[in-house]
Amino acid sequence: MGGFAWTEEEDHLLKKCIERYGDGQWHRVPLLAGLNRCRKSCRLRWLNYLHPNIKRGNFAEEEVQLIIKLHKLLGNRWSLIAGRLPGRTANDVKNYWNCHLRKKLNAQETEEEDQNAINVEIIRPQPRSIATTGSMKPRSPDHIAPNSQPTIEESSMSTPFPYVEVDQRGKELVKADSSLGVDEPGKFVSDLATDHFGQFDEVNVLRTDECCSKWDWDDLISDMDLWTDSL
DNA sequence: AACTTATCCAACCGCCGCTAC
DNA sequence: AGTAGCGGCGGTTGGATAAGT
Repeated sequence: MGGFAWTEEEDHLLKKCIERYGDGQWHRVPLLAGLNRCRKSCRLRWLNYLHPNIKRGNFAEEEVQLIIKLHKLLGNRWSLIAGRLPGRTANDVKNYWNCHLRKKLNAQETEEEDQNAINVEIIRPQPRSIATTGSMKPRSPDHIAPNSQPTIEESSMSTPFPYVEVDQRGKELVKADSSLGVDEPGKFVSDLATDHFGQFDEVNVLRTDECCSKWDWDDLISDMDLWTDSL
């Protein structure tokens, strides 16, 4: 660690300060609490450690599955992912991903790549036929290498997230892709987390950006809207 | 028991977007 | 329009601890 660990007394001072003044004005917290810490340290300590709604302990299987799915949808947007996991912080999710899931998934991908390499070998076209036909047909999904660049057709998808597309009514759908592990391709993105946790009780929900506001898929949807509007 | 290596996770850093002036 | 201040985010670091030799 670059700095120094928080003492019990510092935690107590910070807690008292937040309880008294709220957590809105982090630039004032060090002064109000009498702490020799910067605003960012205070905020982080509160959000990641002292907040009463923080859930401790191991991640449940359904939480892990949801993290994997959301990471495929959103990438490294930990705060968004954590916002969908009640009681978990962005730091928790990020650490869990880096320690547990990245290696696991990398191993899986390597295995799949090896398998794909074998498949590519089997279906590799004869050079002579390519030279003579010259026609460019859309690639079959089965034949796309994992890290290949998308064709123009593929790259014109309507969202920044490779596994999300938008239907005619503007609703976000999970694309048909077995690697995502979604049972029902075409399912609305907003239904994904509900499958795991149902509707949350507001009291038990922690969002990392506001700490205690309600769990809400609208944030995710509006993020996607912003992206689609910009096209 | 002593040492080395791997893993976990709290904390920091730098950057970005937003807002007020 | 430019800029300073702030909150927030993701990437990274490094100390503590567990596991292995």
